[in-house]
Amino acid sequence: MRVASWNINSVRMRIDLVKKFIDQYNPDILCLQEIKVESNLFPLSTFKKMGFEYNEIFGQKGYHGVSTHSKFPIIYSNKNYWCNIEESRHLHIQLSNGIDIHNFYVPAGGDKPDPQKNKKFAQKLEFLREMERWSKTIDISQATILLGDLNVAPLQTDVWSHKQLLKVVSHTPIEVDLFSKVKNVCWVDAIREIIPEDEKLFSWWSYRSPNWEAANKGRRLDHLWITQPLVKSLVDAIIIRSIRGWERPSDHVPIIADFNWPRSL
Amino acid sequence: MRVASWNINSVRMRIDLVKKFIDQYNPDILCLQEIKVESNLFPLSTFKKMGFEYNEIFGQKGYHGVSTHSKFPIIYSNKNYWCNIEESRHLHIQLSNGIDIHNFYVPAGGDKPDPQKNKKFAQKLEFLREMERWSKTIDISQATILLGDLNVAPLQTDVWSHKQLLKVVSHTPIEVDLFSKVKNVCWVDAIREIIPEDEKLFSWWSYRSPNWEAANKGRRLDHLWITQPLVKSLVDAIIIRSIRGWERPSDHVPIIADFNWPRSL
DNA sequence: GCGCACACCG
DNA sequence: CGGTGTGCGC
Repeated sequence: MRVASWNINSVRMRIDLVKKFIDQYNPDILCLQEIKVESNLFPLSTFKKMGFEYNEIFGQKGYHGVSTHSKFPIIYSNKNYWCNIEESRHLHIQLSNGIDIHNFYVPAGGDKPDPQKNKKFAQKLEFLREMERWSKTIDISQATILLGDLNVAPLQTDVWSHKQLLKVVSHTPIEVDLFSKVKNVCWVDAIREIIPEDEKLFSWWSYRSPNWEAANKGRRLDHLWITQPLVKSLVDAIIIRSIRGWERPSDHVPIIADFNWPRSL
Repeated sequence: MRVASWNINSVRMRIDLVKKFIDQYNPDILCLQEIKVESNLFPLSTFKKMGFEYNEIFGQKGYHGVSTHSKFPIIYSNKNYWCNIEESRHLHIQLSNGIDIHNFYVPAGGDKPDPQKNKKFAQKLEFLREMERWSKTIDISQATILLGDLNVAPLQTDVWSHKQLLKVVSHTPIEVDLFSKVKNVCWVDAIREIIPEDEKLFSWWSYRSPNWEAANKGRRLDHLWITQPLVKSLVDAIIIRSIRGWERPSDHVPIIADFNWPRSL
């Protein structure tokens, strides 16, 4: 079973890139973030034509929005608001093969890493605290995936320069600390299970950096976490860097994990 | 000598269509209207690469704007404001072969054809009155071309339905009357010299009409007028209707006139 | 830099 | 419908 996550930065602008990605990488489950569209304007037919019979859309006008597309039956889904803010950032689905998938788009947090002066940063910290409390309710004997654009690059090797990003939102100690607390509740970082922690690894390169490839000032903001029951099934994990070089790309690239998991239980 | 006029509706959005047009129709002089760009952001290099060594840009931020591009030397140019309004609507150039070319973008005139209630319509009428007075200053022994988007369809055969457009701005009697007064000062309608007046002829089809080709609810808003010394040199005149069917087209198509005129005098 | 929103124009 | 501008978010 191949699971992919991609912050697509407008699913309508990039529907052809989505098609190309599906053609080339053939995921069974595709989770998108920042679809930037209302649910009823989502280009659903494209996904149906590409073999995704089961689709859950948690859209929103203009901003945020997440969607999960599956070739396997989805037997349950749930859309949640976080921090009492009506933004579409979390979509939970359960597959008929017994796996739960939580698709997240964590708030970016604005520019200044100061929760007093910057309300967006305060919201991000509160979101992470809520994720920690929520993780404690997760059944650790259940096969569960938490994935998406979590907007935090936790390791020194998850950013192009640890030193230069210590005061930059996404890599500040307070965020990284809260992020670790969430993860340590019950999650295993599937990407870093496969790719050693000492290897530089990014999933996002700013649009504002013109020479993204040569400069390589990236960050690993996209993650795929799993509970213990899935760890022994994890076969591979990759980040498709080359997609950042496609025509009119998203600033994020897809991340993929492969599992050896029975189709039905 | 081939002279073309085209309301391009943003020269930046449609620079590839401009290239394609030049490749296929090879004008010596190309006059554009509604370039919708400041002079210093105009994509000049494209024109230089395509063989237009002489270029005059009368740009404006966001709206209006006209430009004239020539393979023959431009020995004089002048940018004029009309009705004391600072909008870029008239660019005069003189070629080394002795021909004057006045590139015009006449105000569209808004929705309601009522100069009391609609200031834009009042401006359009005043613009036409000013054009009449100005035409009287034209030396009728001089080879001069007046062309552009004049935003009036004068003849019954210049609109898809004379009756249904009598109260629609561009074909109201008051506009048509003022328009005729301008023309009758000294101008000959080169297009109608070649294409009989009883033949329906359009240069514009609204974006709002989805089936533009089948419905064919067009209007002839673009014109090319000449003074007497050029009439005997006029060889041909065409309106390139097919260009309305190109990818992401302008709502106007180019008009072209061919002259048998010596390159230098 | 590059999406979105909205308002204005034709 | 499809350009422009502006402001906003990431």
